Amino acid sequence: MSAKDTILKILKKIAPGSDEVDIYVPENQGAHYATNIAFRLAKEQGKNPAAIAAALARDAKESAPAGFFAKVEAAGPGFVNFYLTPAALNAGLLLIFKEKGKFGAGKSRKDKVQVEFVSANPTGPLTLANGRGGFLGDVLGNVLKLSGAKVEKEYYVNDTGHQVLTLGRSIAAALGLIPDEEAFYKGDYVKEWARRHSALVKKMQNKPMALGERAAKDFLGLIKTAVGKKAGIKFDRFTSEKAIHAAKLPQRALQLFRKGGWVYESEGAVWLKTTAFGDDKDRVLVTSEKLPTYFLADAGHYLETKKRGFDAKINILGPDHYGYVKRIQAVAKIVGFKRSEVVITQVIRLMKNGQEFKMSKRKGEFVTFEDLVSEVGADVARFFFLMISPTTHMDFDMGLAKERSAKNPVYYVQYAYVRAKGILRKAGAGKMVPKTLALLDTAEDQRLVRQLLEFPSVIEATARDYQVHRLARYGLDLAKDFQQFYEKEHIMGEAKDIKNARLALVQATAIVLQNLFAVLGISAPSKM
RNA sequence: GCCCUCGUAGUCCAAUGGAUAGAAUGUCUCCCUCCGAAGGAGAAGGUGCAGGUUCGAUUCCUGCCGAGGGCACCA
Repeated sequence: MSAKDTILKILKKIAPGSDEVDIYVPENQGAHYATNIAFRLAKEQGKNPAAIAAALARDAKESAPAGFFAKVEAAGPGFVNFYLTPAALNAGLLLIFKEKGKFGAGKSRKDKVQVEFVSANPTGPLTLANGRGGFLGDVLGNVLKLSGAKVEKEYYVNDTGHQVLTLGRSIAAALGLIPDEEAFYKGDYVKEWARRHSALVKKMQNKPMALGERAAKDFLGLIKTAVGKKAGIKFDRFTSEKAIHAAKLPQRALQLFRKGGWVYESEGAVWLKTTAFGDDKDRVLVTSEKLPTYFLADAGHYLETKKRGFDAKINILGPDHYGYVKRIQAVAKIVGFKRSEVVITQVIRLMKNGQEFKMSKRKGEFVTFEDLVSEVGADVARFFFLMISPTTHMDFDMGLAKERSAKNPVYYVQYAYVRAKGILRKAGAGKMVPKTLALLDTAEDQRLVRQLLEFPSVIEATARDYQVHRLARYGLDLAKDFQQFYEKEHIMGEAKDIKNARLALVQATAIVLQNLFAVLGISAPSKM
């Protein structure tokens, strides 16, 4: 049982009726943990929060096991601050040594969940926004897995349909075989592909769909390389839209909708009553020309996922798909997902010399995700995106990114790890002697220990609210605490017991950092 | 017009309704005979505007200002 759990248990005993007790790590207060429960009790009982806090502090100390609290005190307008004895706090380190690579893993999720992300049309290179969603989905999947869920990371490939047809025609137009059109893809990559396959293009110019599919296959291959080999984003499955159609899943979804009474016909088209789920209008499934819409294909895709046994689906989309959220959530409900979440990542605004640079994939004017990764490296690109909340509209300057890549915070975190490993290499991994752990009693020791023990909570919170950037921030905090510890406390010259205890702490730090890197998909370098 | 997201140090970003709003970067001052200085100590610098809710608001509500995105029988 962690120290935090013990405090929780004590509070429940002395302050009954307070089910949702919040215990947090206060900033700049010196205390190890704190709670604001007195405020809630004060409201319920109509009493003064400071008086309640004082009573709680007294009772907590009395009903705690001997040697657990060093001090419990009421502070400010009604906070209760808990100071643990070094022995009580440091006992938590034993769990790190026991669990090692599994420290941080939990059981808060027991469901089978699919995370769908990127899913960009294979009609060209990936954008920065695709990359943002890519890292997010990759790490979120890792977090959920670590929290006990069965996870599948999926890329849904729109390898047929209108966009692919447009791609085929764009390629023909690139060689001047058909007149150019406004809607065509005009990037250099289209021209290049057309030139390289000119014989094939000429032969297939009357079959633009087949031509588009052929090119899409190549582009998908490039995407897979960029995402997997270069950026280290791992997908478990690439699901083909074409295969969804071939399996008649859209039709089966339609049948299901009809059976549930969610469908009606109007003006010759077939509609789904998405307004029943909060959408502002109903949506067309089959057009008056008897053509299935993309939406219906997507419904087929959701159905397919459900049929493969998933309880939950998380779909990470770009901001241009915001209007799509309500209807896809309606589908998720009808096909029977227990949980369905859509995460919208915000745009990345590209800046050049302080001026906004408008990107257009269609016009081929944009910085590709691959450019960024090869320019600054996978670790830097990852951390760059992962330390920022997905709802932030970030400004991105490639020049600045290059300049700052050398000073990227990821190096700070990795350096802490390198340093820890360096110490262990030099000293030899110390013997972990449990009874010496209580000797770690300086402010720096204690801060570092507490931070290490927060790791499982960080993972659990992230599995709950998907705020993945919390992990990157945690890495920075932990690295800082370690660097301060390193600067202030010595190891080698100390007496045997304290040396062993400090080495154990260094080793624990290395373990937690390593586990963190694994979740974030960042490398754990032994040298820099 | 309606809907969504965002507005926080010079800059780029944090902050489950909590205490003195944190890092990084940039600027300034110190610290390498000492476990790796890609480090540490310190200084200056910030919540768009106006109300409201309450013990307490960057966070919740209303209005305004500003930025981005979405509002097809397209995908």
